[in-house]
Amino acid sequence: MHQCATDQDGNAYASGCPTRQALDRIADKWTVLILGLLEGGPMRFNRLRREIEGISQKMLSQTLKSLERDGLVSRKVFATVPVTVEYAITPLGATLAETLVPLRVWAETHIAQVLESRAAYDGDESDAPARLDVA
Amino acid sequence: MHQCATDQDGNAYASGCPTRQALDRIADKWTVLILGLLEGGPMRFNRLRREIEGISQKMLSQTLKSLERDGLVSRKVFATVPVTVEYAITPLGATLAETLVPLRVWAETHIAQVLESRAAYDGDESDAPARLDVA
DNA sequence: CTGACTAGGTTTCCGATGGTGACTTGATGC
DNA sequence: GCATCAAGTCACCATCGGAAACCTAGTCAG
Repeated sequence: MHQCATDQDGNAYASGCPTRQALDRIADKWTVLILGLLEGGPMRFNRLRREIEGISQKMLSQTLKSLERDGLVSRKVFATVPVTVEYAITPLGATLAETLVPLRVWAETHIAQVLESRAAYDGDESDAPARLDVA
Repeated sequence: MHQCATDQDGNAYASGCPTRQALDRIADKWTVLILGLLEGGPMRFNRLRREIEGISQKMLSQTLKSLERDGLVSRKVFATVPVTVEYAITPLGATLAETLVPLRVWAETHIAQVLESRAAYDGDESDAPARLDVA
């Protein structure tokens, strides 16, 4: 489906594959949300913290650090009275953020179906074994 | 940027927001890879295990179970000699898998830049403090 | 001078998550 | 009788993520 440069056996699902590395990079609870926010313009630490309900300081700081390391966001320190730090999305980060938009759209439009399916699955459990043999 | 039906304060980043739930659902190392494989047709347990280098039996079984629960993949048991189980993507799952394609494309085309940035960041550390004051 | 407050973190502790490898079940070939 | 295969489960351990306390530096109120 998608070839990897480092593929020896033609398998794009090799653990060392760059695609896998990139996927692992963004496959966490917070990266997508942070990039989504920064898409709308630069933001400061505590502002991000307030916007993203439920994130801990540790995870915000940690995630921002790794995003900076990977060149997806930039960090600017202003020597104001209490020091001010501003985070902004980089051009590279912006290209990623764009690809995540369909994902958010999908989430918005299909979550109902997922929740429905989940409820049905949990409700059945004993009386209607949906996962039955076929022969 | 994207409104939530359950939003009290207009903040799409509320922790109870359906978008957040959906995002959390797919934000793990394996979901995207499994859906990507099943997009190409149904597959059996051990086949998936072999294709996805590095996944443990436990995580494959666990992830498939939660994908089935959410109606994104279906599970069919054939009462063959050693019992055979086939997993296939559902129409709903297919709509999600489609939105993930740009993500894989991004990974393939931009991973080099990310790796480069990461190397630069790690290399500097002491002698070139890129994260400096501005005024 | 002391204490409090601010922004932006870091540290510590603890429970949840994920990986490893052994074990299971039921039929089949050697 | 013994090993094998498919599709898991289980027990054990290491790491991850969250909560809350602490830190630093500067400034202000009393």
